[in-house]
Amino acid sequence: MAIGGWIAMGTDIIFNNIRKQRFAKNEMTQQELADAAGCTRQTIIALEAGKYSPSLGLAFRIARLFGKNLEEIFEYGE
Amino acid sequence: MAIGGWIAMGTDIIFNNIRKQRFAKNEMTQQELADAAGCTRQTIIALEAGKYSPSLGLAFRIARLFGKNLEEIFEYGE
DNA sequence: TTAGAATGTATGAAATATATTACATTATGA
DNA sequence: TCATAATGTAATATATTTCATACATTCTAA
Repeated sequence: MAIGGWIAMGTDIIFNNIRKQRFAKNEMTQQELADAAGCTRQTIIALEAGKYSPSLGLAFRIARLFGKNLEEIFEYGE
Repeated sequence: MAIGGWIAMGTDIIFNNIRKQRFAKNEMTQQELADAAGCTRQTIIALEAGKYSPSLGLAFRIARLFGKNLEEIFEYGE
């Protein structure tokens, strides 16, 4: 169940502000972000929509790309 | 390709010090850690052995359990 | 020294993440 | 307004993570 970036995966509740960062960062396009992160646009769409949470590797790549720590992009609830 | 906790997943290189933390933390057993983290002992074994890197949710649960930030347990190379 | 606990290894199934492709909708600039 | 870029949605295929189970090995306490 996903509501505005927050996503409940099993018992986990993980939030990401990828979309926000994407606009803060040069109004980067989904495709550009996907290319830079080494994944497809579909994956970015799914992550922004909170369809699922990324693998640890992809999470790190996205965070690094924005020049942030992983926990600045992905927040864990409880 | 995994060498002592370091694991190369595709282009990613991710290290974890789960085993070290497990001993620092009450000499916790693999089974106890698995129960506390909500996964199976097989998963803990695989993570300690560097067979693959965990999902973001499991990574957060393990880190929280040790009272650490995710990046204190999982390190991203490059 | 021996029983039980902790750990290691292996295999296959299930669940989840990601890729691929295609097409629909919305925004935007000329 | 119209062409194009950006975004959304959907379906299927592939890859990766996790579970489940079983059995082997090593360590440790009695």
